[in-house]
Amino acid sequence: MRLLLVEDDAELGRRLSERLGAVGMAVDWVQTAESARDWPDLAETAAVILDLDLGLPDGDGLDLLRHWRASGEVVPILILTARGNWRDKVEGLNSGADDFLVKPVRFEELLARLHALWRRGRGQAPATIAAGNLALDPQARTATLAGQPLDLSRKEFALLHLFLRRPGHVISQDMILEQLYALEAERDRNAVEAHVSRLRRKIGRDAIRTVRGLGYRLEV
Amino acid sequence: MRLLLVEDDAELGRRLSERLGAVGMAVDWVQTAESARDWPDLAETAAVILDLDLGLPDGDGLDLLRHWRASGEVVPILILTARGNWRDKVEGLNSGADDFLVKPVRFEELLARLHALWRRGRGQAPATIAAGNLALDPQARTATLAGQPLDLSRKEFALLHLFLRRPGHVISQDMILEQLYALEAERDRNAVEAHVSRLRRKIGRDAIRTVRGLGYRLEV
DNA sequence: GCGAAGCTGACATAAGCCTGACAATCTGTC
DNA sequence: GACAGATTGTCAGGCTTATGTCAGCTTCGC
Repeated sequence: MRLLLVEDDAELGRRLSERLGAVGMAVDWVQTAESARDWPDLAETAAVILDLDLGLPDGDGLDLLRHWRASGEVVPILILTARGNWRDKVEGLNSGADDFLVKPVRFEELLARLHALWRRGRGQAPATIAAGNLALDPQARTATLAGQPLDLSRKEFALLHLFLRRPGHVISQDMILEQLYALEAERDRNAVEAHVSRLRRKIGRDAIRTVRGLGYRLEV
Repeated sequence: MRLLLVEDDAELGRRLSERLGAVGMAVDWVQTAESARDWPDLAETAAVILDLDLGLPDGDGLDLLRHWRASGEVVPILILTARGNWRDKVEGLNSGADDFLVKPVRFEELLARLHALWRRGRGQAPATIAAGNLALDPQARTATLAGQPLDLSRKEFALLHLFLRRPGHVISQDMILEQLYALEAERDRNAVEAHVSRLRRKIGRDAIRTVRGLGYRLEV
């Protein structure tokens, strides 16, 4: 279970990473909204812990949250707020947060909530997501086609992961760009086409259906 | 949005049902664990609000929660606990609750959390519009005829969407032009006729009835 | 049976997409 | 740190598809 922790408070950040690490979680810890916004591996992140009380010049936690949701990011997000700051909580939940916790954080509760989020994301199911004859395990970073292991590059894996989270749904090229590249310099849409092409070569030409002018869809 | 409220406290139950009802939700309120356990319409319930402090002879809230989850019930469940009863929260989340709220309940927060739960749940149960043997899911951008997936171009999809929003109503050519072309330069009405023709080929000639001089109507 | 309205097959065209090839970049290994 | 191999971005040319237009036909109401 890989987490992104967005926490500006050095003391709290260190303590949380340590304890989460101790129970076997992989924690990426960033201390600014900017580095969080540009975080490249959200597709491989099981959940985000986001401190709303970020006192930073480059945008606060709520902005970050809205940005992610606006760009179609579906990773579960748990927000932290100071006690009594209930307006922020409501605002946060309305902006797409999945859960919140009031500081001071009680570690057992944080753990329980993370597990709940994670189970929910997986639909109570085991750690793999599957559709049709495709299956993917984000934790193990493995994927199979009809039981046979697939050899996928990082981008291909991220792309397949993205598709598998919404099988049957149209995923736009812009969404793919956002997901694969965060906010890095602009990328050509042709790059997306190239990746789709390469992925198709591996999972079957017809597995990914083109929807002209809109994007792609994983056929189930 | 239809809710099941499991609350033994008459005062709190009444207040919550009233306020939830006032914002347009359909609330079913039960006061015992037994009637909740036997509740027949969970499949049509958008979320359950469950008071964990049920002081009843026939089982407490946690038992109920575990019972539902054990029997595969997936409805989102939000639990209520007394302040400071954090052991129950952890227990509840570990038993499959999706969220919790500490009493006293702040109504705006409850609303926000319900909406968050609902949005989340929608990811799995897509909102489709249907009429007759036609169905369409705007989110997934899919459409089916008698269960069979339809292969529609962008304009055809938009057209069918337009019809399905007002089945049985006459849609004028001007209305279609407006919808399909937004602010672009004006288009020939013949373009509309061509699109209708193409759509008819795919969903059946008789599905769309021509109303001379007025427009078209989707037959249901 | 006449005219207007609507239908539809055929076609042109352009937008959108695909993919092989290559260069740049990254990654891991010795 | 240098190298090999894998990965990824870019380009170009070719291919497919969507869609507007036209022309001739059908249908409808009177």
